[in-house]
Amino acid sequence: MTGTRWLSADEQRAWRAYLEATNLLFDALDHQLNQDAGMPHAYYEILVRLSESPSRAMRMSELAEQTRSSRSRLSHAVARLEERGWVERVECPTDRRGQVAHLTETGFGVLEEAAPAHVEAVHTLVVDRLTPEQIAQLEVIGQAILDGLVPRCPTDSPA
Amino acid sequence: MTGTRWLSADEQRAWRAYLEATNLLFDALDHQLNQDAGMPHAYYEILVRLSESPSRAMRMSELAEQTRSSRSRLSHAVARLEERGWVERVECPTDRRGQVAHLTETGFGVLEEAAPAHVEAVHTLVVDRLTPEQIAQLEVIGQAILDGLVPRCPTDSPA
DNA sequence: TACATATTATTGAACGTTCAACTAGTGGCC
DNA sequence: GGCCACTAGTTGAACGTTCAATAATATGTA
Repeated sequence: MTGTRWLSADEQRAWRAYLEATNLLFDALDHQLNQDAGMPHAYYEILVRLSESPSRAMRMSELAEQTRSSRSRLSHAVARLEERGWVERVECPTDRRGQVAHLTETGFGVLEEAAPAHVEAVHTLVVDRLTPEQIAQLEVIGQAILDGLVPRCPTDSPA
Repeated sequence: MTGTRWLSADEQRAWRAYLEATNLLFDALDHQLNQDAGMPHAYYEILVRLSESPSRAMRMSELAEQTRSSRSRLSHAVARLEERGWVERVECPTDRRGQVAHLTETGFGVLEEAAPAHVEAVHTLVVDRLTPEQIAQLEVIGQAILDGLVPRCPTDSPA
């Protein structure tokens, strides 16, 4: 089995730069959110998705898909968010197996308070450091990688 | 302070594509490594760094820096790796506070077995999906973000 | 109807990371 | 020497995620 396709020098440099930068960046953002809002980034994303729904509510399965997280993870996360009073779970009227996660007024307030500092962090750590061309490139690259990972959803809301 | 700098539509699309793609990608790579080699990506990186050192050994602090991980995290990780017999810790001869992590023969063998599948995954999920230009762009972008995160002066803490 | 199968969501244990102490050794300084 | 600040590394508790197992309901099919 001599057929391993190793990375070229260029590829390895790029891969490591991407890996390192992203690890540090995500750590920094997680840290910022934890300090300023007392929640990890994954929880922030849950609140964001809920807030963007017209009813500020969503089926657990739908929410799991949108946040690209496993059902188990979402269950645990929503349980924590419910303890804090930021989210409520109610039974789904059309499917008795289902649950609907609903962003509370408190939860919405927390998100409104957390958002500015977080967006500012994304700005200074990412947007401000790249040219508009590089930002466009990042989107294309991200989409290309995404296409290799997500088995082609027909109506994927771009958000 | 009234003026939150929100993201433009372009910026938001790019940021979300990058975020989603990276989250899914890292999950996929972690999963692959766990399945095939029984270790998370962070442990793989520790083994890689050690293997690249001429003596296959490194001071804990140096290893923490290279893997961009906290000392605590590295301590825990190396403790687990030691339990498996992949790494050994020996006292540092020049500094009695210090410890030197040393990759064992077993650990090197595990890495040699794990590497091909992992590199292949990086290839199919990233390299194969991007043009050479995009790979070059990714390196430049990664470096730009990295430069904003890695403090150049030791006494530099950008809250 | 009855049955098998698929889907929805949760649970608890195991694992890795974070955070805040903490121990122990180093180095500078008077 | 004695003191003080700094550095190296570890520890345990708390937290979030993963994994496998589970209960409850829905759906398709004979």
